[in-house]
Amino acid sequence: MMSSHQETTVTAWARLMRAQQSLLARVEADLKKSGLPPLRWYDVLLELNRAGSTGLRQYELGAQLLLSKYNLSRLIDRLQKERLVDRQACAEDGRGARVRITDTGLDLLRRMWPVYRAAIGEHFARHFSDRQLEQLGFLLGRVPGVGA
Amino acid sequence: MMSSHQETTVTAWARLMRAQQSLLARVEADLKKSGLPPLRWYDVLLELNRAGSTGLRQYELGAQLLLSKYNLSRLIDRLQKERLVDRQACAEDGRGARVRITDTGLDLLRRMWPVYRAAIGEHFARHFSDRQLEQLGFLLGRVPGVGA
DNA sequence: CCCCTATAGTTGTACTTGCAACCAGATGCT
DNA sequence: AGCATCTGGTTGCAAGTACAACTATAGGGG
Repeated sequence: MMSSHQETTVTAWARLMRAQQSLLARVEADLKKSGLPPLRWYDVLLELNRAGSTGLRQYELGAQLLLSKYNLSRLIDRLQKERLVDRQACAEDGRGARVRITDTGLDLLRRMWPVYRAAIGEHFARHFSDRQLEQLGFLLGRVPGVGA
Repeated sequence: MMSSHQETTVTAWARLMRAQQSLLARVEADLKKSGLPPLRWYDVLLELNRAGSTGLRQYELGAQLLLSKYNLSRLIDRLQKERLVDRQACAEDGRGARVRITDTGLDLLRRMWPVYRAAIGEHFARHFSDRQLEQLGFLLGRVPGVGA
């Protein structure tokens, strides 16, 4: 049966929104069941870990994670309160802070990963072949700001 | 170059999360620029419109849109305050309400669609061929709770 | 050097979401 | 019928998010 371009578009769009929402909810639920903090925390810690000992400026983190600056400012506050990250004045720019992961943060990152990985496998990857996962990754990479 | 199953999985997962987040933000921004309410409102109105004159129970709406009941309860409150939907006591179940779209709601639905459609085209569909949109829709349909 | 504008980040406030406790009507068991 | 349990829906309160206004430093002319 033939589908119009419009129908094809709307189906793909609706499924993209729905799939993400559904998967995110399931994975978050698994993390919570294990007594772990939300995924956002993981994202931040992961980026900071990748950045190494020099850490990242908040605006870099915001660009990476698609978070607004006010949102991020308070998110970092929370992480800092838990001693998962630290902020230090930035030498080359007196306005900004440089955010780094702490040992406690690194530890949390490492404790979260197994649960996170298992949840991704269970709720997501399990339902696809390797070939399909590759296709999906390729296709989603075409969305502006996502690929590479 | 060879990629491990793990890498393939994580790439697809990360891109799915990122693509949805990015696209949703862009489309919401377009709606706001046109002085229109958030997408969630559209989703609710669309479902109610599909349901026709008998409307829907809140729990049906919640299942359809993956919204928790408390969340939905207050969302409907807001829509009702704007006279976009109405609630009426449910005959066959004294606990529940039946929610229906109003004429005002239908009007809003119709005013939102052109903007929404254009945003989907501009930010999403434009970057894919028809064949790719079909593939993407198919693949995302394999996620539990999404397909058909 | 001074002024203008732009950028990094924070904060007040309103709004939205999440959780847990709750109310009321339905269902089921004896 | 009588009681326990379940389900649909609401609500108080805590936590998170959005927007706008703000502070402070940076950078780019004149």
